[in-house]
Formats: sequence, structure tokens, C-alpha cells
Amino acid sequence: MLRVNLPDGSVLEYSRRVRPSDVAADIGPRLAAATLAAEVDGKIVGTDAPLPESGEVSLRLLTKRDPEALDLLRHSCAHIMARAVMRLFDGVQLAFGPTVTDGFYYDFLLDRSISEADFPKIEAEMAKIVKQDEPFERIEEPHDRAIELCAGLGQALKVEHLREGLGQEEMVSFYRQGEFVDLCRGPHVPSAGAIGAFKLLSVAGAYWKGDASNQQLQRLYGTAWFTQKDLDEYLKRLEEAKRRDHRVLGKQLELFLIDPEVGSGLVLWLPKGATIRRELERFIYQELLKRGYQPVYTPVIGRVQLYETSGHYPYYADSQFPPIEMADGDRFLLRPMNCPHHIRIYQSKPRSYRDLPLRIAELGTVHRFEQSGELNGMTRVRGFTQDDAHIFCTEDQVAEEFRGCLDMTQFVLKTLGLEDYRVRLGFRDPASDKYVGRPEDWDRAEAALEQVCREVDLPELEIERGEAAFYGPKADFVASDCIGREWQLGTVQLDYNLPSPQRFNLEYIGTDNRPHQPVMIHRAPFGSLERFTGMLIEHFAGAFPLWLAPEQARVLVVSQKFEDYGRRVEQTLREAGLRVSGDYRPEKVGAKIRDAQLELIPYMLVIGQREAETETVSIRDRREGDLGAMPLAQAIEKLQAEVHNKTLRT
RNA sequence: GCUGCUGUAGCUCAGUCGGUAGAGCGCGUCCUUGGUAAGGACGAGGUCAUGGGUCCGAAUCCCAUCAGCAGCUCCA
Repeated sequence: MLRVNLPDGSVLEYSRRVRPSDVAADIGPRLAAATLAAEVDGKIVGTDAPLPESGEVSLRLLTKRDPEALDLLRHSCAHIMARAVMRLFDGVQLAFGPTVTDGFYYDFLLDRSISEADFPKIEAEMAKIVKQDEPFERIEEPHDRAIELCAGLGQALKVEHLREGLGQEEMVSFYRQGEFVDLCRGPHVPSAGAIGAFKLLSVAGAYWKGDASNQQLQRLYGTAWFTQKDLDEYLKRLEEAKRRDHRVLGKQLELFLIDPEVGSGLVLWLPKGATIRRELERFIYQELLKRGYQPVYTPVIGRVQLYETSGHYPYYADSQFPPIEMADGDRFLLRPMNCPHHIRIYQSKPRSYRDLPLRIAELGTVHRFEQSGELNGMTRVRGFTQDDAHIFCTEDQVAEEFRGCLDMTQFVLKTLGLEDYRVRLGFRDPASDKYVGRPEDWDRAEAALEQVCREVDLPELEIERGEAAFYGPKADFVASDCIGREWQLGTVQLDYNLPSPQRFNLEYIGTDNRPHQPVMIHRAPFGSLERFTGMLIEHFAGAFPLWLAPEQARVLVVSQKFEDYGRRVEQTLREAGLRVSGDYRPEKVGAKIRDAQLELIPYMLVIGQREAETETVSIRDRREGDLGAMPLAQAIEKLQAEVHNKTLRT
């Protein structure tokens, strides 16, 4: 006897073996037709997955109203795409075909390359399959039979996966739909007809099992939805996201430039972008000073030997600009990070425990030769400036210093209204040999870091093995760009290795009058100014809060007759510390407003006869529209207050 | 670095079958002097990414290079 508990509290009892589809049918034919999958005791299964013969289960039938069903739909669509590809091309080997956010992909190995020109053909074949509406049938096979089956189908990659990835499994499942059979955990929607709308999006290379030393497969990306309307809305969302892309806005609003004559991945900050950066720098310096940091300046190159000591040079040889070799054989490296210079400042005199914690900060410009395929607007570049600092402290001070770094990073993000981020704890992968230092130091560092992070209120804290820096574990603040790619912004890293005798051999004299090894913390709340600014552009869609806006206000004269008063207003604002310009073109005020709106200028000060006579300005807020006239002095106070408070305009 | 795609005026883009280049916006000049999202007229502006090749003839076809886009790999 099986008791089935349904979400509405009702209970059905069965003395025979049933599947979710049977339960749905018992409830009603409409539900039976609409059911795409089921959730049994919290686990998503297909409608044909047998329920236990006895006992008690809770069952939820999933229809197109449930987001979980959409995921299944996409997975099923990946199978249909694979089926179409196998019909159209010879010798196709299947790799993996999972769902991703808003869609799915499938990796194929085949002789000829697939290009976007092939999409209509593939989509047409998929449409045929969807129209036929054949069911997805689950088949379970013992491991050895599965290998035979895949080998018989010529699916060598699947055989490899069965042997290596699924070597421990006794039984594995396949899904069959017509002539198409695929090793797959499932579940799937009952049949192909559930797919309301789909579209192939792109094709790209992808390495087998994600390893660049393996063969490259062809990955087809697509998306699928319950209805054409959902698909259209999704495509529209993609279009809209593109409009806030920092590369598009950076050009449109003249914020920055990447010029091939200068070099790819090298950012030229235009005056307006430079203004934003300067304000961010001012903000971060104020904050550093409040928090007991000591700013320094150091050069952008150093002797190669310095980076041999740190371990960076051997470790990252491929991703650095090659050393500059002098006639006398001396070699210099364009610095790929700032820590060695700061370490040498630490070592410039004997340090006592009384000096600690020592916090050395610098907006340090570094250069790294990133792979060409990685370069991306301002988010991945070859020259960038970190809001870097290195804290040298005693073991006892680590937790508090680390907490302070997390706090500063959170403060910075909050000030800018960046709430949508996650924190990644990057720990070492014990199986990898890329990490330096003693395992016991690593354990200590990871434990210390995790404990502090757990104490502090951090959103979406996750531990990721293998994400540590080679010298220590770290906490990264990660945010997504307009098309959903994740980027590391702020980072706080704990380092027991660079101070060690094998590296720089840092010391301080303790209360016991004996030398001890300090601990280092590397931290950068923004991360890089380039990447952070890029993300800010997208976050604000180019409409910056007043304190960051390159042009905070524009004086618009109704007619050129009022140019004199307009220029006086402009000058008064400028003297009050505001960034302002004036539009005295012989255009109608409507045209001037439109231009200012499109340039995302926060405030427009409209000036005509009335204002000139009464020493007032008519303020127009870019978002709110006309706010009416007010005395010039009052307008200035209003703007200054907004700047001072770093008000976020929502 | 790898796979696929793309590169035409300052910007966004069109350019058919290979026959010597077009629009809108912007820019300049002139007219208009106006009240909260586009006033009008005229004009200038292109080594069709770069270098080779095929062809009587190349923006168009082929190759290479450079750059960008999407993805993979990498990310101190």
C-alpha cells in the first residue's frame, strides 16, 4: 500500500505500482495532459518514473507553471537538437548536453564545422521533431550493457564517460525518442510536443571535459520556452541587456576607448570616464585613511628576481609581458602585481610587533598579458589599476584585520548600491600541485578565513575548491555583468607563504624580543578600477549618481538672449565645486533637453527671461522632469547635498 | 591560445549577380531666438581594417595578418 500526499493536503492510496502520470490521470484528464514532470519527496522525476510500491511519498505534479519544468523542457530540447544534428550530419559523436541559465547546449564531435548558417536547417529539423511529438522513453541498463550499447552506436565519448565518469554505477539510464538514443540521467518532459518555442543562439568550441589539452568539440547553444511569447520576451531582454553593456555605453557616453594602435586590452580613459574614476579614487582614499592605511607610491616595473622570489614569475610566465633585458644583463618585469614592492617597503627597516598591523596601500597599476580570447572591454584587460593594499599583521590580528577588509569591501559596494553579488571562498584543491607552502599553513589560513566569513553577514557564501590563489585562500566578491557573465570584483586574500623563509622571509620582533613571521593580507575592495568601472556603467546603465556623474548639471538657455545670465549661473556652480556645462546653441529648448537627456545628465537648469530677472533657475531632473524654479543658491545647496551624501538615484 | 562569426563616413547600419559607395544621426555654415525629449536650408566627410592573390575589373571571391563579438580554456 502506497500513500501519496499531494500539496493540497489530500491523500491518495494505491495498492498497485503507479507512476506520477497515473496519479495525475486519477486526479483529472486536464491535469494529466498538462503534467510535465513530478517532484517526489523533493526530487524531480519524469511522469513515468515508478513510485515506490509501499510506504508514503509526497508528490507534486509539475506543469508549465513550475520553473522546474522549464529546466526539463530545455534539457529535452537539447536532446531534440542533438537528434536533428545527427540526422543532418554524418559521424556525429555526442558529448554532454545540459541546461544552463535560460537555455541549454549540446557538445558534438564531428568532422565538419557547424556555423550559424546551418542554424535554419537544424531548427527546421527540430521543428519537425517537435511536431511529431514522440514520447521520451526511459531505459535502464546495467553498466556493461550500456557500454556495449554506446559502442554499438559509435558513441566513443559516451563509452569513455561510462568507463571513467560513471565507472561506479551499476545501472545507468538512457532516453530514447524514435531513432535517437542518448545516455542521460534525465528526467525529461513526456514528449517533444511540450516545447512551445525554441531557438539556436550560437556555436562555439568547447573542450572535452573542460580540459584544454583535450580535443575541441562544437558546442551549440539554444534556448527553449513554453510559448513563443516567452521566447520573444527573452530575446527582447537580451536586446535590452545589450543596451546597458559597458562597451556600448562607454563609446556612446565617451567614457573610455580601447585603441588597437595603442594595443588591445589597454584602456584609454576619456575625460568623462576619468572623472568617474577620479571620484572613485577620492572615495577610496578617504576610506583608506579613515581605516588606518598608509598610502605609498611605487613604480610599475621591478627586477625579475623580485618576482622569482615571490613565485609569480615562474608561475605565470605565460601570462606576463616578457622581461625587459638591459645591456648589462639586468632584467626588469612590468609588474603583474604590487605585493613585492610593498613587501620591500615592509622590509626597509626592522619591524616590531608595535608596528603591526601595518597597512600599506596604493592604487597600483599592473600589467598582465591576458590571452587574446579573454580580453573583454574594461572587464578583462592587459593593464589595470588595483585599489591594492597589503596588511602585515601578527597571527593574533588576522581575524580582526580580515574582518576589517570584508567590512570595507561591503561598505564600498553598498555605497554604490551594488547589492547583487555573491562571495566565493576560494580554497586550494588538495589534489593539485599548483599551490606553494605547507599544507598545515593552508589549513590554518582556510580555517581562519572561513570562520571570519561565517561571522560576518555575507550574501551567498560558497566554498569553491581550486579557486585559491597559489599562495593562499581568498574571499572574492563576484558580480554578474549585463549578459550574465560573472566577474571577480573585490577580493581579500590570506597569505602565509610570501612572508615565509622560502619566499621573502618577513620578520617582526615580538614581545619576547625574538623574530616572528607576520601574516599578510592582500585586499582590493574594487578589485581593478577598470573592471569595477565597467560593472558600474552596466549597473547604472550609464546614469550615474550625482557624485559620480561626469557632467552633473547643464545650463540650458531658452534663447541666446540669456547667455550672460547662463554663463554666470554656470560659473557660480563651478565655483561651488559642481561639474557643469552650458548649452548656448541656437536651438530650441526642447532639443537641448533631449540632448541632455540622451547624455544622461542628472540635472538641467533651464534659464530664460523669468529666471534671469529673479536670480533663479528652473531645475529639471533627468528622471523626474521639471521641478520648477528655485533661487540659484538653493539649487546649488540641493546639488551639493546630493553629492555629499552620495545619494543613489533609483 | 582554441572554435565560430564580424570588420563600409565620427556613430548606427544598407550596399542585389564582381562593374569604382549610400542612408539616418552627428559635424560645419547660414536662416530662425524659442519655455521642458528632435525648427529649417545648404555643405563637408570613405585607402570599404591591413597586406597579398584570382579576375579585363574586387567593398563583394580566396589566403594571411590585425582587431572586435560569442563560447571554451586561463585569471596572481
